[in-house]
Amino acid sequence: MTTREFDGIRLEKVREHVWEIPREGEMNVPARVLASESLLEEIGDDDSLQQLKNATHLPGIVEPALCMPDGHQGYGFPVGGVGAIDARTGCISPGAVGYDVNCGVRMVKTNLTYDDVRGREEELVDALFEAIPSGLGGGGVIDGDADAIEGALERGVEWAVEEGYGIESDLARCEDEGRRPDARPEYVSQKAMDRGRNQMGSLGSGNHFLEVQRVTDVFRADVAESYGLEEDGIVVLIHCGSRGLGHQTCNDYLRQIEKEHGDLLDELPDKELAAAPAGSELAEEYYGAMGACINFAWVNRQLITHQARKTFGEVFDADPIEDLGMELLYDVAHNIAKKETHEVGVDAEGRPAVGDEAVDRAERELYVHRKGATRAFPAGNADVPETYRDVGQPVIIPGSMGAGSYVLRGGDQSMSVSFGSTAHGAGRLMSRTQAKQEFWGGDVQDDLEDGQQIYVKAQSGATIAEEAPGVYKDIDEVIRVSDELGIGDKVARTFPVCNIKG
DNA sequence: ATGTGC
Repeated sequence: MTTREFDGIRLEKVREHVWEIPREGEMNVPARVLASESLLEEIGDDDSLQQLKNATHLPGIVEPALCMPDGHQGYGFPVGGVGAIDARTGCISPGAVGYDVNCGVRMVKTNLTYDDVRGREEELVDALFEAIPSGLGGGGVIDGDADAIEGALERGVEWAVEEGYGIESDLARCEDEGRRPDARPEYVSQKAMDRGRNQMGSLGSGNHFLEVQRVTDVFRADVAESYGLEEDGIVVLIHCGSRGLGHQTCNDYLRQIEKEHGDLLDELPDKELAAAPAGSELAEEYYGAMGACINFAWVNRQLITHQARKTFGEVFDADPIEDLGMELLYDVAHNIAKKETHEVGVDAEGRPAVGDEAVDRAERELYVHRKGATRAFPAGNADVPETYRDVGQPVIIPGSMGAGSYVLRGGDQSMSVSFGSTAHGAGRLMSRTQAKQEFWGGDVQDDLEDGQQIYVKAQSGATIAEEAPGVYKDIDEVIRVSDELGIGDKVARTFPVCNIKG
């Protein structure tokens, strides 16, 4: 048997790209890392494996706890982690969702080709930078008065479209139609809402960006056709989340859960995994508040889409929908927990069980925590919008600003391998602090422009350094693993034209 | 990720 060991954590190779940390001691379930040998080396280089192992201690977790090929360490639980936990007897953990609730990405199509934008990159990047607030501070596209916040938290994209910030077809082209039905805005604190007030329609900082891209490769022509993607076509990628509102909500509930559920916390190996037992008041409140933050993030991306459409309309002197065909391909969430029904192993009493203890399989409602992981439902799944149901859910994977991105479709194996999930990006190789020591923003910007004709405009040079292409893993390798495992199949690859960020 | 720490 092939094995690898990192800091005393031993992994057994189950099959190609599947590595298991066997169950031992207090682990409730085994854990699995989905990675090639080279990606596993990178994952083993930080605390991700320890964090993944810690997550197996969460009560009610269903086997296996998972780390996607782009995984790296995060707060308590790896970014790139998937934890499916019984929603009746288990728990919900804000650290396994992440601070940036519904950080996510959407792709907007156009009928422009690379030739149409070539030579006009700087004009376009300047206009987008002008129209779309970015960085810390800087305000939003609209004033988030009480009605706007309430509408966004309660009804998500539905509210935004009703207010004129989108078109009817945008709704069906978002995960969950852009609205969590179980959102409970009343559980979002006033402080969180105050922070979101001037952030409605803003990119934020860090790895968040808007990028104009061109399609360079098509791998599955039939699926690409269903998605409306063609080689040389121009698309717009928007990557951002719920800003201070989601951050504050995560913090609010972490503190309350630590205080209220200290008994559960004492059983866990890391305080950062603090979890509320299923059925407790805090579990219900956090779940409802998180759903409202998910809606807020969708509205955020919708408002940015609105500004991008307007800007393209002005720059190309045309109607963004009628003439430029700026329809949404899809919008996916990266940091969420949702109640989903999956088939799991159960014991004689019908409780989720591990390995040989499972005598049968049955459907159970689970809190599926995806933190830095993307839902990737396959063809035929009822939750895939009708337009895409025959081919599978579009999965959009943003890469670094020097390497391009991918469009995948949910693969046939995703439900049996990864609770219907795949990777979410290239995955960091080093901390932001280390990145700033290794790179200088201005140099990175010059190299991208001179070497690859990629035009980057940012509020801060430090952000460019933190997000330098060299800070990320090899996205082609991440996607190869996803494709070969059959959890997310390659459909098309894109390459940056211009990029705005915080 | 983040009014860049609790």
